Amino acid sequence: MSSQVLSAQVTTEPELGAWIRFLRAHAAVTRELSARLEAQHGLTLSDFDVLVQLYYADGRKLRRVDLARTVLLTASGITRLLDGLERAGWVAKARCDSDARVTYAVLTGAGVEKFEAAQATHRADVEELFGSRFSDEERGTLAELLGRLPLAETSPACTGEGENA
Amino acid sequence: MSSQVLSAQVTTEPELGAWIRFLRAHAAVTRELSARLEAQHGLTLSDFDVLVQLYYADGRKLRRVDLARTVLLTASGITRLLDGLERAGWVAKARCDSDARVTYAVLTGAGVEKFEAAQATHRADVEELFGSRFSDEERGTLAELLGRLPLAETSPACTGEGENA
DNA sequence: GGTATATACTTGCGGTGTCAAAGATCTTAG
DNA sequence: CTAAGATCTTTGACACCGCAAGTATATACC
Repeated sequence: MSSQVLSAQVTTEPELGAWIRFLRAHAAVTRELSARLEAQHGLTLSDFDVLVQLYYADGRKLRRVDLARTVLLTASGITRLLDGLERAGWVAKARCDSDARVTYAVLTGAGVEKFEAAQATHRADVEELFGSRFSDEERGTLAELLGRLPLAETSPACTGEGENA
Repeated sequence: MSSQVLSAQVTTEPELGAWIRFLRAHAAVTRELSARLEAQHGLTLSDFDVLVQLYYADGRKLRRVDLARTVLLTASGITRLLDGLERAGWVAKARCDSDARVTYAVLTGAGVEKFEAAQATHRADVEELFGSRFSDEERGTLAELLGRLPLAETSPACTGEGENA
């Protein structure tokens, strides 16, 4: 192959350097990663993200609002995403006795299997395209630095606890 | 345990920690940033990205393929994006004498003005939401670490020179 | 020249995600 | 109780972008 590519031309601007790299890195890595996830398991990155959250959630269910907030999608985004997972039979709806407005998203048995099947290869892919580029220490640094970025401004209301029935 | 907001619940998994943070940070920052860019200048992040590249390019023009590679969009993505910029009068097409297949994207006078107008506020926004979170040194570290990620696998072909009229 | 292959660009189609608006339910104040 | 407002969810309209396929041009080899 030829030496360097034009793609390396991130040097347009000094101040935005890190930001541009951030954008490009995200575009490149997620493109490849989601292509693999789609090909191997028929899942979107967001789909997977939602499955992870549900899998590790208490009772394997979560309110849709909370899901939206942690995965950083809008409410309508979550509705449509879950639509797909529900059609596939991996997630089901559950009503909440104490509050008729809320609907839970519950991981079904099939959903658990699906996640466990997808998990391994996806984890390996992330490791290959992302993690393996860094030492453990660097990984920590990266996580710490990225963790400083604002996650969401939306009024937290900071409740945190929604008790179920 | 409710103290922290749910949004902070990135701790689902140890190994994917950095990756998840990366995803979330990107989603949150770009969402806010593109909202502002849209509100203030009617531009997309990708639009702006393209304008930057053209602005600093030699002769303020670039082949569409090259543009696609540096901005990390597919060929069709670039076509549609430039469609918009052309309709707005900020970018124009230019033919290439030496190769009839290629079309250049050229920044027009209006495009230059548009970019210079947008640049200031956008740069400030990036600084506020991204840059200001880090010291100069950290910014460098971040840029270096992110720079290790694969940008694109697509065959380079590495031509680089297309002469104009 | 003629044919095959690679490259540049466009177009149709579909998926994903946002915003704005609407519907349903809960909460609070008078 | 009732009205006002907040919260949870869904739906419609729309933007963005990738993939696959198609067209046009260029290059290489016979």
